[in-house]
Amino acid sequence: MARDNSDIKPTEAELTLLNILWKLGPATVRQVHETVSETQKTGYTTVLKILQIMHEKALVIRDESNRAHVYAAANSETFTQSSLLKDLVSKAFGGSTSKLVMRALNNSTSKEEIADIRQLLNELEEQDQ
Amino acid sequence: MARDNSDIKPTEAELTLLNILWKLGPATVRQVHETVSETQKTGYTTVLKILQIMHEKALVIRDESNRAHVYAAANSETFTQSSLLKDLVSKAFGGSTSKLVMRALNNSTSKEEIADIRQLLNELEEQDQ
DNA sequence: CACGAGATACGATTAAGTTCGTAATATAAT
DNA sequence: ATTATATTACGAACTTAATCGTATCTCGTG
Repeated sequence: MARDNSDIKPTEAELTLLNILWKLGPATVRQVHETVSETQKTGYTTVLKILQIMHEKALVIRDESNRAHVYAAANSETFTQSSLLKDLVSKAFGGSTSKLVMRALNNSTSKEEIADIRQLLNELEEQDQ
Repeated sequence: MARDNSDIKPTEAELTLLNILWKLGPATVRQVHETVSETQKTGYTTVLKILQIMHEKALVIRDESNRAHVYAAANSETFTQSSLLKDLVSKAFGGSTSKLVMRALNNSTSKEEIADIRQLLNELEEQDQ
């Protein structure tokens, strides 16, 4: 079962950097390292190495036209979130998205969030028809 | 930041065995191996070893009173699902459960599932008051 | 043109996860 | 009791992930 470029699951460290790239947009290693350093202490070359590996895996794209390469996430945040959810649904919820949703709702949700979700349900049901 | 017995995240192979234990209830290595073999080919001692490691991590409990030890999941399926969801929410959804829920709903949900979820929302809102 | 700052590339190390072969042990059968 | 069988225990091999030190390269500035 070969995996195309889209279904590679980022590791934990990779996901950390992806979150930064989604926030910053295309960025140099230095920028990413500065941002990651706000919350954890990680060496510059560690960030560089992980970005290089992510490039090999096609998790990021890289603009090499300048001396300081510019990295950007290859897939959107939305797409990656969906991939991670599909993975979790299949591995821990027997393939049932609604089971996952219900478990998540039971965990913690404020009134406002419930309202937002109900709104989304309405929209989904309309589209469905 | 020490981690008590409850916040250990099972690995992929461990989660596979946990799913089996939740389905079977307390079971011997042989039983677990037979079940896992229905869908993948894995050596008996591999299953044994993973269960032993899970025992060290307190992911399973073990009854050694008989020669063939009997293993059982240490935490309920529900509890583990919640843990995994919290982990994903914090790592890929900026801590927002409702964002995760909405992303999941956009992925795939049938009419019946939408109805079930709406029902749950009603119950949650009532409890809240 | 030489030098130094800042960048990438490379390789080593450590830890965790996965797999399985072999040894040791305990139980059941002859 | 001896043998066969089923089980656990142990440890080696291989892989992936994460981290970082050092080497190398590039380019602007004196």
